[in-house]
Amino acid sequence: MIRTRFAPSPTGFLHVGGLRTALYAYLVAKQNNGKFILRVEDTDQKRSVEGAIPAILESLNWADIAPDEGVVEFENNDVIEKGEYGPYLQSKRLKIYEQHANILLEKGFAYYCFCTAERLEECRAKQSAANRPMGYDGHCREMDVAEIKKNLTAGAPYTVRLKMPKTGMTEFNDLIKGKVSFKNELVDDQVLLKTDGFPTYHLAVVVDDHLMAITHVIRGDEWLPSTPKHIYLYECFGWEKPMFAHLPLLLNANKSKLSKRQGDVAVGDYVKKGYLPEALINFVAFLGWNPGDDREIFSLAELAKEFSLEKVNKSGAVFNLEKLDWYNKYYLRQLSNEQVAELALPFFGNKIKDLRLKIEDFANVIGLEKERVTTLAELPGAVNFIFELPDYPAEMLVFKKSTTEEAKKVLGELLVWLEKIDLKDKNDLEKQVIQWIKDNGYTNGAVLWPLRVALSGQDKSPGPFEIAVVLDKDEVLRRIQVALAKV
RNA sequence: GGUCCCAUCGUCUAACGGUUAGGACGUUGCCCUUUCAAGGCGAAAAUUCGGGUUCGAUUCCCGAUGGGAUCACCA
Repeated sequence: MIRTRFAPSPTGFLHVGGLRTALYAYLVAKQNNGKFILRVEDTDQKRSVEGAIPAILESLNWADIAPDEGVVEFENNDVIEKGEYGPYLQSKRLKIYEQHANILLEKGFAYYCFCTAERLEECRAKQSAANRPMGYDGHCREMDVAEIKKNLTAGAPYTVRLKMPKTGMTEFNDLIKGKVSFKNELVDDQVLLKTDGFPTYHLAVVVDDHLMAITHVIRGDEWLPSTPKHIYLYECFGWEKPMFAHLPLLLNANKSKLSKRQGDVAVGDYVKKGYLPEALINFVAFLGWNPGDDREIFSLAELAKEFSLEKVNKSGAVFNLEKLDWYNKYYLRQLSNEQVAELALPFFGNKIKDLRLKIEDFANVIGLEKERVTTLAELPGAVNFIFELPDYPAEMLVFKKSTTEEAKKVLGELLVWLEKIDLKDKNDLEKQVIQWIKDNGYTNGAVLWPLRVALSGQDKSPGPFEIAVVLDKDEVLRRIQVALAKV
């Protein structure tokens, strides 16, 4: 059974890069009928941020890639865990890490290190100044048993370090990068257990991924250089290794690692801006992956069917908002007026309630602009002319090369005529207007320009029939009168 | 600086030795059209550079260059 996990540290909101990592892990699990697990890596108390766990969960839920197992919900200020392999919060697993560190110590794969932070600092400074490779100098690596005992009984603070072999190579086959190899002697003796008894990432991931029966470790590229440490750890414990897949990074326009400084990076930012989950997911999935043909539109289910890690690109991808906009417009157009209205409601604040507008009527209003905007957040502004006619200049009523006289004439005729007919059905109205144009000796629809502006007060807007049908008949006539007075 | 990874239009990418180097976003021209949007049809736009290997390299090898990641008792 395939088991994948997403393992964020609760240091803030879910990053779009994290969303993609989570998505890929989710897809790999789903397409094999496996499980997608959420584990929280909160082993650094200093960096933990309150509210981060619910925020991450909320983003995952919004994107419809909620975990099957692990930390699945957050209620009453506490996490709700689900699954056989818990706890899924690393801060609740301290004992487990300590036991495993001890195993390593006993077997001689790790050692106590009593070096102070200051000594390490100095050491690094010297290496840096001498332009030498940085890393632990092995000061405590071969300390004799008596001295270790002495330090321990004296209560000296210590860390536990991995005793990396000084010879050989560590090779592994990354599902995305292919064969990768490192010289062991260049791999640092990583701290596994900190002085406060908490594990570092390196010990915790390996122990947890094994104990939680994770089959595919899917994570960001930034972990590639520390993977040999993890591989070695698996070997020390005599455990079967999972498959590794290191995803290329998401980049800023200038190709640097995607950062907050250069735009929005939190999933929540895109929710607030009115992007649809289908759009963000589709977009982010295609940053580094494609089905191998020309198709661009993929639902979550379709992605789950066709996605494969082997086809993920090796190089980073620029997070290009224009393409996201295109996806969002596309998905917006696919939804019904009612669906968009429902999604757009929060962006209107109390306005719709205050106006006592019925939801069907609101949906009709939304229908006017849903295919013209790129995000939900633009809807209130786009649709505002329905609720209040903007103050527009009289010249706007005059179409291109025609004259004010002509505009006045058409509006006058239209006013008289519209009073007599029913303005309920758009298609019916359109038919009648076309007939009216012919009957009155006009040659084309351009004569309707003044009408459209009279109703919308805008240079660019939906067509006059669409607007007329949404507005009350009285309001239609009133707006024409206002325009007539202006011109 | 050490180590590792990467390199096709501006951007996301396809082409697993032989293609007029394909698609999408964006840009742009035209059509449709009452404006806008959508849609339709076009255009401009790329193999980082050198060496090999081969009858033939975007593709395989080497080197250079460039970019990125990482070198914490952070993840």
